[in-house]
Amino acid sequence: MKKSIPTIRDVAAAAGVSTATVSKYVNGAQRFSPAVEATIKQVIEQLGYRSNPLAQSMITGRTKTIGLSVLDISNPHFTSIVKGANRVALEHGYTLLLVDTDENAARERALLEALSRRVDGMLVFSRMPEQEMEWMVDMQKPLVFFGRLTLLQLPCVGSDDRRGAYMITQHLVALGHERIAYMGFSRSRRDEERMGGIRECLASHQLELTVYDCNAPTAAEGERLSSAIMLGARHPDAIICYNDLMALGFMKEAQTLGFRVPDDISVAGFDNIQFCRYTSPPLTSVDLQSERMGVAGMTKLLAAIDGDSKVDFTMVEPQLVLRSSTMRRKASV
Amino acid sequence: MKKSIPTIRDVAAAAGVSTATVSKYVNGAQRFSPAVEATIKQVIEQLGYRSNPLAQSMITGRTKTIGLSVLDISNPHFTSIVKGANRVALEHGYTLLLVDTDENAARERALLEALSRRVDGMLVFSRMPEQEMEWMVDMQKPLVFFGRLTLLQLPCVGSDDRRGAYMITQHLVALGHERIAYMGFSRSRRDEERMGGIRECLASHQLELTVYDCNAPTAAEGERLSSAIMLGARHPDAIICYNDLMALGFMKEAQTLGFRVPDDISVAGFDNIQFCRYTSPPLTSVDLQSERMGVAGMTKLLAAIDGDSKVDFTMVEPQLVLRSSTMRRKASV
DNA sequence: TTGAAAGCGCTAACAA
DNA sequence: TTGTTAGCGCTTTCAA
Repeated sequence: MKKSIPTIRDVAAAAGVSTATVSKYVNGAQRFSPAVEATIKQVIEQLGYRSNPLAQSMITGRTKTIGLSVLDISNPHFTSIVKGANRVALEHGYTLLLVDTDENAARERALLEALSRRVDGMLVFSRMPEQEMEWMVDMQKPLVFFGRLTLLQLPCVGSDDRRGAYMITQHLVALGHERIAYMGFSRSRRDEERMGGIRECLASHQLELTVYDCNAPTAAEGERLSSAIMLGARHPDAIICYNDLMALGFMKEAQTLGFRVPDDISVAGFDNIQFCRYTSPPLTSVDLQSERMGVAGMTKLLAAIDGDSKVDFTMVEPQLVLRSSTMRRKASV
Repeated sequence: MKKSIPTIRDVAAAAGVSTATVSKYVNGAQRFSPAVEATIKQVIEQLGYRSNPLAQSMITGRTKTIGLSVLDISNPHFTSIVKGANRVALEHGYTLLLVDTDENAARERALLEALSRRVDGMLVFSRMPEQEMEWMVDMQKPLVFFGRLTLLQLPCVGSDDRRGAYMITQHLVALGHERIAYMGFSRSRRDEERMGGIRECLASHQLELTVYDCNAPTAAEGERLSSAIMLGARHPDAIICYNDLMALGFMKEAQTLGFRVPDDISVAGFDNIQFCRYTSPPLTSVDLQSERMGVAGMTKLLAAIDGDSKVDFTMVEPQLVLRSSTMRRKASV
């Protein structure tokens, strides 16, 4: 026989007080006479009473839940963000409602709009063009966006992708590379910034950039493009990939094709996922501080929920992590 | 000026019908005269009305949310499970409430008990000893446990770890290995099964097993133990690690120490995370079908929520994935 | 086919 | 210090 879950009324009745008293006691909103507190405490324990968070939420309008929407949880970059965000949330008594949009733009809006009614605020990643995102502002919920927005009035958290890209490019140029390629992912809004940073740096050195484009930011795509890039007339002597996953795939396939990394080609990625350390050679990467971004995003969101909302951009500085997938070129010819 | 969110009453008033009518219409619970349906539809659109899921949940007792508790979301094994579970959930209109217990047993119970009130069912991983888990049965919520339980009456989903372990061991023995080591993680309940499978196989070949134990199932731990294992008097000629992360760490450090994999030592792990493919050499692994486990778990849970609960164990068959981190030994002296 | 009314479990004025 | 009361937004009998 399933014993039904005790309500606040059961407690009030058993303790001989009103539900209001129990409510205030449970929420620590007020002190009562020792006698009353003692009996309530005892009855609660005996009945195993726990307040119903749904009923609570309906009245207070607070759910103690944060919606977090990512593009693909199996990408370690997002995983780290979730990790960071989750830690902060937990510390403040919040739980994450996770949405993995799976790079599926069609469902995104419906998913997020539904989500918005069940949470106190949301953290979102999206590949939607900014013009199509106005509804995000209209949802009457605090929202922090990961990335950089120009049109929309939304608080954002992001990394300085352009700067990171400039840094890695500068590094490659300094090492003596002259034929640099970029394996991008043009569907991402960050792709532009990264490519911009690379271009800017190369321009200042009078160098050209060859660009390839992926259909998805995955290792499989990196592998797929590898042969086309390496088996052309004159392959690049360095390649920067949109992310580490792509770099991993590219590097593996290039090696399979018989090229040596970094001797034949230097390879670098973005994100500095933990697996960069475990390839041979280990992968040079621009650390975008994923976990820190998650922390920053959640911190900002919680602040907004508590009332001090700033519609600004929080920048997390990238850091270049050099490993042996990039190396100095001999002076050519 | 923030326009306040329209309620069912606003719709009813504007459409000149009762709230009951609107409710039934919205939920498709009943048909009404075309005239009424048309006006309601129009008013809803005009007001932008969406029903409040919290209020709805409070009455119906259904939240359309599933709680999923994992030990560490940054472990790709769990990520894959989340991925699989999420896909099924989404298809059925459910969203995931994620809890990352972060290998932190202390908070676990409180976290899960709180969670249980906000969801329709839960999927849980835990390292708790089974005797301390009775409260899970008492939470009046459908729950599916990942792993194999012997005492508790709880539906479970898991892989045949013992069998997987036997398979990889058999493979290593067939390749001619004689000094096999196991880098385990004794705090996991699956460790025992894996070690059991290894032992069983080795025993049938009159071979011994050397066991090392990690403090955490991470790459860092694999790295840490590597030197102690490899720099002893006579290092093993093959090592099976509790999971791929540990194997990755072990392999990298062993290589740093100057050992060749697989020439000096064969290495294998469990989980077959995607990164097994991108190391050098690629890592042999027992594929525990993480994503499929997530799918199976969620499917089972949804069935339980819909009433047909079976307290049984759903087994997902493991599959050995051979890569070049394991290789044949020359006939030894 | 439609509506009135009684809650779901809880909180928050306001009274006492 | 404690209780009364009126809802939150919705669903669900039951009656019309």
